[in-house]
Amino acid sequence: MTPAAGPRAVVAVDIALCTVRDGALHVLVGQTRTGPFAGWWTLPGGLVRRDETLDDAAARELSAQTGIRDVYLEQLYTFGHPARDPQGRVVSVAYVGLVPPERLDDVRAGDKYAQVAWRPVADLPALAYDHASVVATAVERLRGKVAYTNLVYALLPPAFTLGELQSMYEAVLGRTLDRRNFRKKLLSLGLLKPLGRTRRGPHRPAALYGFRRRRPMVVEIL
Amino acid sequence: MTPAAGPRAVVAVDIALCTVRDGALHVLVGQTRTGPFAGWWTLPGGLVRRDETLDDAAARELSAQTGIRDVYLEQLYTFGHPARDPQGRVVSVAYVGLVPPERLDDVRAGDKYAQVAWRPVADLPALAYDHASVVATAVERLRGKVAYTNLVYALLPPAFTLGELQSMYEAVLGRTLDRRNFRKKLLSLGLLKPLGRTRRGPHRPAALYGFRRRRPMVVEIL
DNA sequence: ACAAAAGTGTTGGATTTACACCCATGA
DNA sequence: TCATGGGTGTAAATCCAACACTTTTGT
Repeated sequence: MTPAAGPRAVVAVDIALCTVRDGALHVLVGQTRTGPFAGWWTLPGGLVRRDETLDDAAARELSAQTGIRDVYLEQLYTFGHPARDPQGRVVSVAYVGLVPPERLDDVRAGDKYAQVAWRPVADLPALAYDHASVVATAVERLRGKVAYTNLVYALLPPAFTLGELQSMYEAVLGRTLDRRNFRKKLLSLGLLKPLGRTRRGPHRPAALYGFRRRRPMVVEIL
Repeated sequence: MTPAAGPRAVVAVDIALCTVRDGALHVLVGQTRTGPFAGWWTLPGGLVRRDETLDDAAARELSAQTGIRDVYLEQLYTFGHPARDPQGRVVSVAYVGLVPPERLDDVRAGDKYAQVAWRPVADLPALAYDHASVVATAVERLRGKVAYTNLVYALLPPAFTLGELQSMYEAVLGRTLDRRNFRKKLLSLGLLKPLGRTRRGPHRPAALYGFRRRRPMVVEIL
C-alpha cells in the first residue's frame, strides 16, 4: 500500500435511484449527451473528487445530474472489471437510492443528460457500461432488505394508507401478501403511528399512518 | 464519467481473513515491515493492478502476503474516506475471507510483513488505517450471514462433528444454542451428509458429517 | 470410577397461514 | 346501484423454546 508508486485507477460512483410507481419498481436513468456512450441510457454517476467521501460523491453526483437531494442512499457494491469502461480503468462504487413518490417529479436532467426518465426495472432500455448489473444488484439488495428492515419508509410519503404500504411491499418483493395478516403484523410491530386522518376516494375512507421513526432500523417484517 | 480527465485515486483491496479457533473468531493481521506504518499491524492488502478484477486482486494479494490461496472471498464494503491513508487518496475495496482450521498453519509472512498472526477479533492490536472498521464490518457481515446461508462450510474441515458445527455457530454468533434443537434443525435441512465414520476422544465417539455442497447457498438456518 | 461430550423426544406457547364477509364512499 | 378498496376474527398447522437423562469412550 504505497500510494505514491502504484498504478492509478479512476474512482467513480453510480447510483441506482429507485422508487415504486404504479405498483412496480422503477429506476432513474439518463440519456447521455456526449462521449463514447452518447445516446445511451446510464445511471447517474461520476468521478469521485480528491477531497470527498464516497457517500458525499454519490449525493453530489445525484444532485447535480438529477436534481434529487436528501434521499436515502446506501453503498451497494463496487464494480471493477478492467474492461467495464472502454475508455480506461474506472472502478465504480455503486449506490442504491430510494425516493418517495411525491418527489418523483422533482427530477430534472443535469448538463450531462439530454433527458432523464423513470423506467420499470422489469423493462429497462439497454444500459451502458455494466449498469444493468448494478440495477440487478440493487433490486436484489432491496428485495432482501425490506423483509428485515423498515427501509420502505424511504419509499413512502409522510402519510399513507395500509393498502399503500402493502402495495409497496408487494411491488418490491414481487409477490402478493394476505391483507389481514399483513395488517395484523405491521400494526403489531408499532412502527407506525395513526395520523387520525383519512384518505378519501371512490371507496371507504382509509386511515392514514406515518412511520414513527424515519431512519433505518432492523426489524423482522415478513 | 470521462476517465481521461478526472482526478485520480489509487484503488486497493484489503482482506479480513477470518477463522474460528478455540471457539473464537480470529482475523489474520500482519506486522508491516516498512513505510509510514512500519511496525503497525494491518490487514493483508495492496494495490489493484491495471488489468485485473477486484476479486483477482484480493486473491492475489492474499496469496502473496500470507501464502493462503483458494479460500472463500467475498466483497464486503468499500472504504473511501479521503484521509484514511495519510499518504494520499486510496480507496480500498474490502473483502472478507474464510479459512477452515486445518489450513491455519499454512500462513507465512510475505515480503511486506515481518510476521503474520491470527488474533481474536475481540482482542485486536491497534490496526493501521481504518482497518479496525474493516474488521468490525466483516464481523457484522458474518454474524448476519451465517444465520441464513450455509457459509460456515468455508470455516469447517471436510469432516466435522455436530458438536464442532455447533461451536462454529456459537463462536460466530457470540451466543450459545440449544444442542437438541440445533441438531434437529440442521439434520432436517439436509445440508449435511453423514460420513459413516466417527471421531474418537475421551468421550463417546461422535459421528462425522460433511457438507453435501461446498458452495454458498441461502438457507434459513437459525 | 470418573470426566467429557454424544445422543435422543416431548410439550406448551407463539407464530404463521388460510380464509369470507360487511362497510363507506364516489361516481 | 355499483365498483372500489377498507376493515375485521378465527381455527389449524407449523415452528420454536425449553428442558434431563442415558450412552460411550479415555484416563
